[in-house]
Amino acid sequence: MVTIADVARAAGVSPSTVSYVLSGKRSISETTRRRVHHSIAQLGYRPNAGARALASNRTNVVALVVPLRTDLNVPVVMQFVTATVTEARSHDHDVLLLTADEGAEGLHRVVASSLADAIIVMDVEAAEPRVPVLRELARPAVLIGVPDHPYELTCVDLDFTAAGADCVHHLADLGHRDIALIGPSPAVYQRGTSYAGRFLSGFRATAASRGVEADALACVPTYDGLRDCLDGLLDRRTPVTGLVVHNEAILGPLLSELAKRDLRVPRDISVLAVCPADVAQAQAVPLSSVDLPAVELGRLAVELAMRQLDGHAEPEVRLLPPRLTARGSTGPVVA
Amino acid sequence: MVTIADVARAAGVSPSTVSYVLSGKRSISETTRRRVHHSIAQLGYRPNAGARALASNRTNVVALVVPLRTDLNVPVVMQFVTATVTEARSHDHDVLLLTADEGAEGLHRVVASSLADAIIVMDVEAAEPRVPVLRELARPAVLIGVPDHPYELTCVDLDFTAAGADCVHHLADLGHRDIALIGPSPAVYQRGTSYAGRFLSGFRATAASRGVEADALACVPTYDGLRDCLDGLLDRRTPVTGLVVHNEAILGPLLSELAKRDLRVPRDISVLAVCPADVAQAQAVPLSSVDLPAVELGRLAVELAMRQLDGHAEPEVRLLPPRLTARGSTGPVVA
DNA sequence: TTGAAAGCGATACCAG
DNA sequence: CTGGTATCGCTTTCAA
Repeated sequence: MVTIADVARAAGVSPSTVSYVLSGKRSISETTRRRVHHSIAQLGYRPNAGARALASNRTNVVALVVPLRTDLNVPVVMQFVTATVTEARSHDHDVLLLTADEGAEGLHRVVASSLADAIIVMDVEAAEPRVPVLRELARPAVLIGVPDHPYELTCVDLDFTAAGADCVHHLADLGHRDIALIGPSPAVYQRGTSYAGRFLSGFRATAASRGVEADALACVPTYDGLRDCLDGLLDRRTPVTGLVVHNEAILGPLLSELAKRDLRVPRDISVLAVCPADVAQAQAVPLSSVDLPAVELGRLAVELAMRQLDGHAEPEVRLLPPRLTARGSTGPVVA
Repeated sequence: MVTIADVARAAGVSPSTVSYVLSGKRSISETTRRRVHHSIAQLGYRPNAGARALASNRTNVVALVVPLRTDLNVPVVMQFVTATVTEARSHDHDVLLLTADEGAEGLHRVVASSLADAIIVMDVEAAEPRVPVLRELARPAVLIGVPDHPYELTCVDLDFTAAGADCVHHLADLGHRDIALIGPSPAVYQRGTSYAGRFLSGFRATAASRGVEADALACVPTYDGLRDCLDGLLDRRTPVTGLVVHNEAILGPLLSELAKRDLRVPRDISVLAVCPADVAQAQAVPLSSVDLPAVELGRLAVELAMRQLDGHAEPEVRLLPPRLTARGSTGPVVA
């Protein structure tokens, strides 16, 4: 193994000089800098991460806590994860992956054993039990999602309340007076998942203010669950004319089922999804949608964590404004 | 921060004794062991990972390299990742996540800077460029997938050749003489992804030996791509009576499309999938399938890596035997 | 069965 | 602008 001493010897300087060349924490003459870099390249030197962490109290690692749940949208989670890794690497950091089943204990472990400098937590609940723990730990932390009481923690998320509102406005503007939200699985609501509740409240409030009749259903992501939802919404005196779907897993089944019932989109019924743009694009009927910016959220989470590591960053709740793109699955009500 | 010295002082022993209590590398009297454990609990001591790594040359971290590709099946990747983390934790290890875009350089980096003790690589290609690098690195490594030349590296995967064979046998046994494989995206074949080619060859060889007419198509995972495939397979003098689908993303669309063409499954056409059991189960028609044991593979990959770390484990290529479960989407040919 | 102390390979302070 | 060196917290030999 090549050590900093080897490099120093080869370059004819002291180890500390090599260290400073690498860290840039003090000025180095151009000539020595060159010599040092040359020796580093020559020898293929890489600083030992453990030694560096021990001496500097910095691991250059961020911990990322991912949910294990299968009722979440997996591709979205994966997009988020890869975006996080990519962004972390661009800040010269690595990512340590934790699963949520380790709970608060896992957070303790990572911090107490100095495995990571900062923590990013996905799948935040409204009454998030990890919030107090994260506060105690006093490490840079970023939550994806907004708990009811974020205290001094930094959070990033899509502005789901605004997204819910935008969806209603979009349909109301097209003349719809009877719409419905097909939301995530009941389990998601039951555990108080942050985004689900916020979307719902934006949806409800705006429906009220626009005078639109709006139903809201949780939908088990299976064919049977979907059929139950649709039965309730369509087999009645005034069937809904617009659907807002906040449940990625059933977009495909929904479109088949509508086709099976001879309902044309958007002529007979409008469909507006909340999902990543590429998913909306790839459906049998390209769907109008509010984009779920998983990649941008991952990027931003890391960036905010880095800012905290670089010193003074005020805790903040950063909500990305929703972007609604019409792709032809939503249209005016046909009388 | 609580250090080993603090614990030693509290327990009235030397630091080395604490270390040995923790590692179990020499015998300790029951009384001191108890005292030490008590102090550890009392003080909430956690060994510093960096210091430990520096002193022991062991990080207790395994690196996991995941693909960034979107043409792969994302839920399967995610299942694999979480299984890996879970199993690693049960061996007292953590997981450092790398993306494949760092390439061979990323592997070098992780090893040279002592960030991980072992490496697990997903999405292996037939002519895997990382194989020579992994050999040079001389660290425990496990490939998920089998390259053409694994040399001395350990590999785990489903036995896709056998899986391809089993699929043909299953349909042939039911009397099908005209079948087709709807495979992954052309891009997957083009880059020589290990599993795709192996499945195909098992499929072809068995079709030949059973005297079954067998087409094989790569399918772009979109509605248009799927329609193209189906057009070719169904609009001909002898339409296929059985489909083997090795492309998870189009299972849903396929079933809708068949319904649209008034083909009943399995009466008019049999459908046999290669995908995780839960995915097969969740389709509009529960699908007969060969299970893709992502969780078991993740678990096994870690186990084999740990074995290598524990000393002498011969390199091996471990192929899990396929398990075909009939769920009613495959049936006898109706004359 | 236990202790003392020499490293492990960096960083960063104190000097010059 | 550069060097010397104490230090980080733990493991592991060497000794008892």
